[in-house]
Order: sequence, then structure tokens, then C-alpha cells
Amino acid sequence: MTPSPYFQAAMSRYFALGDDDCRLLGQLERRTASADKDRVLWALGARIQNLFILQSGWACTVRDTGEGERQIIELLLPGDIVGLREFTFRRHGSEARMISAGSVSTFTHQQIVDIVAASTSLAVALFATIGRQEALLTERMLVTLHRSARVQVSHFVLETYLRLSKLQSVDPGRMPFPISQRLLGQILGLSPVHINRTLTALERDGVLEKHRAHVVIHDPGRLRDEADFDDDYLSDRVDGLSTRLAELREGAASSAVSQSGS
Amino acid sequence: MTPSPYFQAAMSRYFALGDDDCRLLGQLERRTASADKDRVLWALGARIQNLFILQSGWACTVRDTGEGERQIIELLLPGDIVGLREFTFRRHGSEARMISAGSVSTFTHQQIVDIVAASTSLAVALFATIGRQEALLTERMLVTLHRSARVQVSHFVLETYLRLSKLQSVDPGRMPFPISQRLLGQILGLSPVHINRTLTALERDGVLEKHRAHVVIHDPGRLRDEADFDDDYLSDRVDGLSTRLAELREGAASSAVSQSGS
DNA sequence: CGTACCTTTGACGGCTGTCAAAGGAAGTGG
DNA sequence: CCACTTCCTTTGACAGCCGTCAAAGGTACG
Repeated sequence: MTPSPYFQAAMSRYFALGDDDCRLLGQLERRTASADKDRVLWALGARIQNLFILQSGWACTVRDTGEGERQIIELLLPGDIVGLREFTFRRHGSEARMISAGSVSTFTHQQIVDIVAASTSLAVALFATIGRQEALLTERMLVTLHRSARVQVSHFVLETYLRLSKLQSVDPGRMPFPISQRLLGQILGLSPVHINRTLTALERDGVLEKHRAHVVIHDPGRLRDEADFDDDYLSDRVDGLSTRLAELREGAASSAVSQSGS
Repeated sequence: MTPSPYFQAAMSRYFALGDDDCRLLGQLERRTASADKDRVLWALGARIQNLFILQSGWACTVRDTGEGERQIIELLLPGDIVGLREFTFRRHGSEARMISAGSVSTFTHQQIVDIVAASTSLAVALFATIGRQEALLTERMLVTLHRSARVQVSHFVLETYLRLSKLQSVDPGRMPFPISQRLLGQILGLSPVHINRTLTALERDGVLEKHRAHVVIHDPGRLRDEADFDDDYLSDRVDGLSTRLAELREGAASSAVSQSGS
């Protein structure tokens, strides 16, 4: 069985997972295939069917705004699960596509239901996952609505740096960043022209340099100041639920659930 | 026992719920108390402890942007569950407060775990709920990033009208709307001054009139055009999972999940 | 070697924020 | 029932960030 370093690691960040849980998670990563750049994982309006786990490469979900523009909703990095937001809908309200070449595991939305049925711990871990993905979205909205393009770009680069750093050691002097200026504009809701001006200014001021497929962060501390960054929302800490899950496993569940006592 | 028309109705929109499921849901609404306007349900940074179901009145979750401004993240209407986004975190990343006087039911985050453990149907229904709340957020972000203030205001009023209409019959000529212009600005990320200008223009053009605590929608169809509104994201349709849930209840689960069967 | 996409730069305009001040409307205490 | 206070609404003047349009230069890829 191919181990899944990223996704299982992500899920076990929340609680220690048992052998059964790991086995269940492993089933989501049985079918893994490579995916070219621009490969569409699902199209807008398509019936909900499969979910994905990104094993390598970057991906995103996108919406057209009806005025010829596109807005990136979420940026997905290796280890991220793709489609959890939408698996209870009938049809997709977005498109998902690869940003760079990589590989993805595919499984059905019904497998999610099976996992929720089989393991309360994993069900709660899935809630934790969806909550953290939504926290990224919320933070992005706050920044895009209230901050200048300069802060937005700095914030996004730093956020991505921190997300990547959870997966592997990242050299700030050469961080992978396969995002064109046009795409960066679609992530932040800014025009490519203005993205370019902003990047030029950030480079002039010695904050960062964006190259074709990587970014140079001269000084992470300086970037944090530029971005006015508060990383609370990236926390993996889950509190107070582990004990409850343990109680449930020990059979204290039935009485507690029947009258919700204690 | 006080019945919970809104929340149980909301949850049963997704699938037909059994008696056990309804009983479990009922436990979330045992402790109900009135809440004044501006009552804080939780403060920023507080430890996660309770969740709420709004029985009457409107509420919201808010974030400070660090520059003295406030951004409303979600607007909560009667029947909405408050805190599902964050219940797996250690501390709240937002504040929740009542916008108008009303009443709320209170329960603990551990009760959510108990429900997830006790009923796969309800667990999936909770995923559906969180997904729909997130769809509201996503749509708001798209509109705020790419549309004019005029479209934003129209869009928000129409969205709220449609959400309210799911709960009860709403007279477009006198829709409850206890939202000040300042608050509307905090929802859309616009200054109160510009909100005022936009409302004045919309009234001049006969689209809508906002009064202190209600809105007059002269013509919903006209408003829909102004807002360029597509209501796909408000859909309650859940497809393909009901049959899977039924199979699980009938014990067909074990084979599908291989050996982890219960 | 050509084509397509990405990056860069300049000029111009508009939507929206900020500042400031005055005019209601609602609630409170006397 | 009346003064007072507070918050909300309204309006004007001005500035600035960012979008649009346009065109040229770079870079990868077939």
C-alpha cells in the first residue's frame, strides 16, 4: 500500500488516529494517477461524483464571474482534499483544475459517507479540514476587501509559504510558486496589470522577487510586517474534542447520547 | 418540548430524517433563552465551548480588520446554526453577536460530536449545512470583488429575501431588514457613506427602498436583473447520498467499506 | 523559426474612501 | 410630556487606488 504522507499527516494533526482510521483513509488513495497542467478535475455544473486528494502539483477551484473574469476560490496544495466543500451538493458550483502538473487520487463522494459512518474520529477530522479550508477563504476575503494590493500580494505569498512549510522544509530564498501574474490576479481579484506594478514595487523595496515558477523571500520577518500577518487562522490545534472522542470509543457514548447528560 | 420548526426543517431538507434523528436534533434545542440586541454569543479569542441555534432575531459573525474596521463574515437568520464553522478550533477567530433581539438555543460542541457518532445521516446533513453556509460566503466574495456597490447591495437584499422566504412567506413590499447602513457597509466591505449614496440611487430608480427596519422591494424581477442574480448556490438539493445512507442503514455497508464495517 | 502566452510600461478615467458637517429618529430620564 | 443624548442618515468636496486600453518586449515551446 502506498503511504500517503501528506493527507494522513494532515488528518492526524487533529487527533492521534487508530489503525482502523488509517486503513480507512488509505482507501481514499488507492486510485492515483498523474495529471497534466490545466487538467480539469471537474467542470462547472457537472454532477457531483468524485473527490480528489492532491498528491503532488498545485490545483485550484475557480468561478467565472459572468463578466469574462475568473476568480480563484481556493488554492490547493499537495495533501489537500479537493471537493469536500461541495460533496453534499447535486452539481458543482465551480471548476477544479490543475495549476501545475502533478498527481491526484480519486474517490467517490459515497466513500466519504462510508468513512463518516465508520469512524467518528475521521468524521470530526473532516469537519476540522473543511473548517480550515474555510478559514483560508475568510482570511482572503478580509484582506482583499480592506487592504491594498501590496498587502494582499505580500499576505498571499506569506500564507502560501507557511502552508508549504507544513508539508516540507521550504527555502525562503527559492520557494516553489508556479503562479503567473494573471493567475495571481484571479486569486486576489486584481487586474494583471496592477499585479505587475505591485510586484515591481515589492521587488524595488527588497521584499520579494517573483520569478516564473518560484519566489525569493529575502526576509520572512519583513514580509510578515508588509502583510500585517496574523497566523492564528492557520492553526491546527483542536481542543476539547479528543477527550469526548475517547469517551465515545469506550462506550460511554450510549448513555451520554441518549439523554445528553453530564 | 418546544418544537424547532426552522432548524429541523432545514436539516430535513436534505434527507427524510427518522424519529431517532429528530430526537437527537431536539436535544440541541433544550436550552433556549431570549437574547437582547448586541448580545455577544462569543468573543474573539474565546475558547470554543458552545454552539447556538438561532430561534428568532438576526445575528452575525464579525472580524476586526486591524484598521478599526469591522467585516461581517456571515449573516445568520432564524433556524441557522451558529458556530459550526469553528467548532473544531481551539479558540474563536471571530465574534458572534445578535443584530436584533431574539432567542437562541445553546448546546456544547461535544454534543455535535455525539450526534455525528450517533447518526450518519445527521453527520452528512451537518456537512450539507456547513457547505451551504460556505457557499453564501463564496458568493459574497465573488460579488464584492467584481461588482459595483449597486450590484452588491441589490444582490445582498435579494439573497436575504430568498433566504427568508424559505422560512416563511415574506411580503416583498415590507420585508424585515433590521440592518443599518453602517452594518450593511460592514457586510459588503463598503463605507457607510457610499452605502448611502447607493441606496439613494436605487430608491431614485425605483428598485428598492430601505427604511429603518424593513425594505420595500417594488419588483423582485427587476431586483434580480439589477443584482445579476443566479440562485444556484442557494439550492438545497442533495443528490446521490440518500441512497448510500439507506444502504448503510440496511447493513450493506460492511462489504462496501471492506473490513471496517460496524 | 514562429506562435502563443506572459511580463512590462504609460496614459487616462472612474468607483469608492475620507473628511466634514448638518439634519433626523429613537430612546432615556426628569 | 418634554429636554437630552446618541446613533443613524444625508450631502458635498476632494483624493487615490486600481481598472481599462494599448503596445512593446520576453520567454517557452513546437
